[in-house]
Amino acid sequence: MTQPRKTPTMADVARLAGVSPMTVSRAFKRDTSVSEATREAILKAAEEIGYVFDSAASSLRSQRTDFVAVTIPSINNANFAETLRGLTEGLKVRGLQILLGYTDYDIHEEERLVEQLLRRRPEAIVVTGGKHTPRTRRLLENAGIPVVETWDLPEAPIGHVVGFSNADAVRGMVDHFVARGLTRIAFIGGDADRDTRGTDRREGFVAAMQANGLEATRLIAAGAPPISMREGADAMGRLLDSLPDTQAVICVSDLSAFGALTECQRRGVRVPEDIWIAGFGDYEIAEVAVPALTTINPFPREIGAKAAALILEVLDGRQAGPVTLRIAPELMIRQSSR
Amino acid sequence: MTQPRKTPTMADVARLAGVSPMTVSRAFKRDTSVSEATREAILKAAEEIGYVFDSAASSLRSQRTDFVAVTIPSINNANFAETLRGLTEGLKVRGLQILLGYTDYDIHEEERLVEQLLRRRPEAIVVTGGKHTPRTRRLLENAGIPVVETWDLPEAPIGHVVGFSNADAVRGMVDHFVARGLTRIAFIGGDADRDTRGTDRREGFVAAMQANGLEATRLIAAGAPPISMREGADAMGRLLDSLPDTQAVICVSDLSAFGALTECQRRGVRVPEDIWIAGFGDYEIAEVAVPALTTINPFPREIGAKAAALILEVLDGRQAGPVTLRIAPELMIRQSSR
DNA sequence: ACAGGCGTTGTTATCGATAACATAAACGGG
DNA sequence: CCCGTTTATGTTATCGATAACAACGCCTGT
Repeated sequence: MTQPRKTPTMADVARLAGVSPMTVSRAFKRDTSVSEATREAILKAAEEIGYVFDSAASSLRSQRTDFVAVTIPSINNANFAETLRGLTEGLKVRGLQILLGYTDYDIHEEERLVEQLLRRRPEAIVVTGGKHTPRTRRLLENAGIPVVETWDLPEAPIGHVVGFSNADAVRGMVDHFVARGLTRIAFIGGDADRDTRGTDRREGFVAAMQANGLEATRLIAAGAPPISMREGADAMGRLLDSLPDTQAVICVSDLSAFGALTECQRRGVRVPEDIWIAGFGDYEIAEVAVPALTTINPFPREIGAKAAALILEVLDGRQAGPVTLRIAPELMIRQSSR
Repeated sequence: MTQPRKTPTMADVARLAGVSPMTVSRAFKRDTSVSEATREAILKAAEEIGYVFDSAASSLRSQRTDFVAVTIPSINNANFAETLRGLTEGLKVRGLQILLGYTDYDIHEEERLVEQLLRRRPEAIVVTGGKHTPRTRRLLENAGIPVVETWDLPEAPIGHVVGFSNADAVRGMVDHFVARGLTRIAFIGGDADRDTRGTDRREGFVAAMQANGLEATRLIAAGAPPISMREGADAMGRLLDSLPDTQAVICVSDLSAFGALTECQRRGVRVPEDIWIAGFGDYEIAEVAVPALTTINPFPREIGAKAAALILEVLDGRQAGPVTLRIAPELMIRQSSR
């Protein structure tokens, strides 16, 4: 009845089951040759003494950690959460576990994080975005594992890419608005370049406006990225105060777009009769809001699923060279812009 | 210029820096006696050959992984994300990294997850909720590490607790509504007992209604937990169709409450003039929505921060017995209920 | 009856960092 | 100037699982 002081090891299980430690090791793996009877006896013995497999030892010897490292800007974001879900689902069929870290939209934090994560010797690493510090880039290049950049189309990819052009996606939105006859279009985004996808979207907006021969001067900055609903509402307030003749506003995300919508509701400004509003991300709120928000669906789940599938192909040697998978974001026209 | 085939180890760094591997090991730790000159030389050598510390080997020998395991029901949830942030911030000062898993609100998935996580030999484990399978309970009890249950007040805690009573919190809301003279109050929640916190809230609602001598019959079930904005809207539609004299509705979360609000907007039902709506969680949307939603703030960030602080105390031996820290959720009365 | 093959189990050495112990060098106080 | 103390570094053995290799028994086909 005396509980052994130390955590039991495979050797303890082996002794109880009357086999060698190696056989115990095999019993804990799939696709190994252990007779069904032995395996059951071993698992029963393990359960009895409360043995829990030690991955640290296993990893050291086998040089396999079954980790895939993932960095995302923020956990509290439905889009990245979906990407993560796609990754998790895709990787768990192979027993690969996700080692997650978040960067708070800061590439220097990303550098620290990537180094931390690489110490755990992941089998592959997925990063969000295509802009990194030089050192991050070097670390990733020398890691000797598959690297996947997502949510962007970097000019000089480190390895694989599953993403889309944020600038082009917003361009599509602007073109659509212009085709419907609008000219005085504004953009609400963050006030810094921390969120590189947000910056790309703003630049896409400016480029698209100029390409259409329109002024891209209605740019409202609304706090540190990622901007919140509240900040979207504040920005909308300032826009309505300073440029009341604005016909449409494109927001860097659905959250700020919803905030902007609520500000209109508080002021009695009618959407879409008085002003159109569009967001980015196709969050649930865009569909449910009254009026429903026009937005862009970047298929976040698919990004994760494709990244996972790609990683498995590369690890299996079924894919040699670096791959770039393009996602085609979809324009979702809803009541807030018609 | 020939890149060595294999990943460099401390021995390689040691050779280049002209010291023993042990000294390299010390140079990578804090609070160890290595002269500043040697440390710099070692770090320089490490950088030069692209050495990356191998935590698997370190963990095996030192029996310290610097992991804290955390299970949450879903990543795509602002409340749990806040708890996670509190944990991360609190733990990273000690170099503890979070090993995250999500259960999808399923205690059997939680069992698999807990076993997976324990294999990585975390220094402590934080689980969401106080209801587990017997095996999960046994695994946690025998893990030999600090266990913290959160977001609940279990009757028989496994170890430490940082949480609150979901039932009591909703009771406070019901009492408030009754004190304002309402009697026909409904509850919108999920249609299964998967989300145990949701179930506790519904039971708290029923108990509070009965304690006030009122019928607790207006219970609308709206899909598998966690219920979405869309499902909240559907549920509200059914409530308005079947029980149009309902005076107030309490929703299991702010997301479903917001969905319910939008359904009212679509139907021209005025909030709060025709019906009151309340949610749970104090998500950002509750404050920004028009009208702003009455809700309950469970201080999710604080839950994480306190759990982190508690873990550090226990690991440092500054706290011996099991501790239960109660959080007092705050009723936030807003425009949707007055 | 026997060679060859397959499935099952055992033996030995090893993955890479570091705890524990040992030692050499620097320091400091009387 | 000497000895006790601190600081900096080296040596050896080890954490626990498993890769690589070996061996044993059983089956099958000729």
